[in-house]
Amino acid sequence: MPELPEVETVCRGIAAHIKNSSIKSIKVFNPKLRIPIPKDLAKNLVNTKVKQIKRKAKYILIYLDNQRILVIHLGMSGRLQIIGDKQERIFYHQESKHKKHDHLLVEFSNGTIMVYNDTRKFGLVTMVEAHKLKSHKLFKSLGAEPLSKDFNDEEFYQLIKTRNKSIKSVIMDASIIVGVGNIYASESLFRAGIKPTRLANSLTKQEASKLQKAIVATLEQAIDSGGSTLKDYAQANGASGYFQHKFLVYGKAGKPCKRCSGVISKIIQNGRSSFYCESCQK
DNA sequence: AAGGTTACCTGCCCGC
DNA sequence: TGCGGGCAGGTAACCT
Repeated sequence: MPELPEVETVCRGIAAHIKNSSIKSIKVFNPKLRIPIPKDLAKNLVNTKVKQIKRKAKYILIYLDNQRILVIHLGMSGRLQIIGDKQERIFYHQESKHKKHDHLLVEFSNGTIMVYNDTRKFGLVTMVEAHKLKSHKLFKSLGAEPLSKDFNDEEFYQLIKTRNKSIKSVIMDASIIVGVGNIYASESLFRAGIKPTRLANSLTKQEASKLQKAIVATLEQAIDSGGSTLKDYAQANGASGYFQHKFLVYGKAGKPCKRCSGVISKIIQNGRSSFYCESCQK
């Protein structure tokens, strides 16, 4: 589910509740995620204090004061919910009352409860030593961060200009550029006026520049809207995002293009749906 | 090495 | 009403 804007929104949402608070207890109900939750997670993290929360690609990084990082990925259907309300907390202390697919519960010294729920189990919760983060298998081959200060059109052009595959699959490739998933790929390509089937190495420098700016603008606007809620995704406080109301092409097959009033097309690329306008995108 | 395909898992929606 | 197929915000193990 969650692409960069949704993960960023969740990070901001949990930070307000858990930053500078200590982990009081950790309960694992089902460790069987994409990477199994480590058995010694509680042993290593209970009584440590949350120093800061960062996003890296689509990963949530919770930095603790013992040089370890709690790493969370939401996969397609993961949710990280903050239970701040007193009544709800009491409810959540009863295991029989947990929701289906709640896999992990973290309780903090300030009373906050954080629950990880993931229907499809494509996500993960693990622990990494801070000094090993960059060399860790999950992080060592990640590409450019589109919202970093030094990411620009020239760098983007260099990254894509030799790739002999569709531009859509290139911008969704986390070893090239991180954070762009199936929704924001289609939305960014529409804004840039580039057809998703174009080979990346066929883009001119001008087209690459336009696409780079479209990606950044789309992601930033989605963050401003609290992300996109289709089905599973919710902010940490349980609220829906509302960027889905601003989609220009995603999920709009057969509907009129907002720019030219032509009909939005849907095709399958690399097993994923792509949405675009035949006449606006070249 | 780069690019394409398949699998992982659960739930929902659609057509027969 | 029931069942099978297809599809869903991601990633990575395979294959060529």
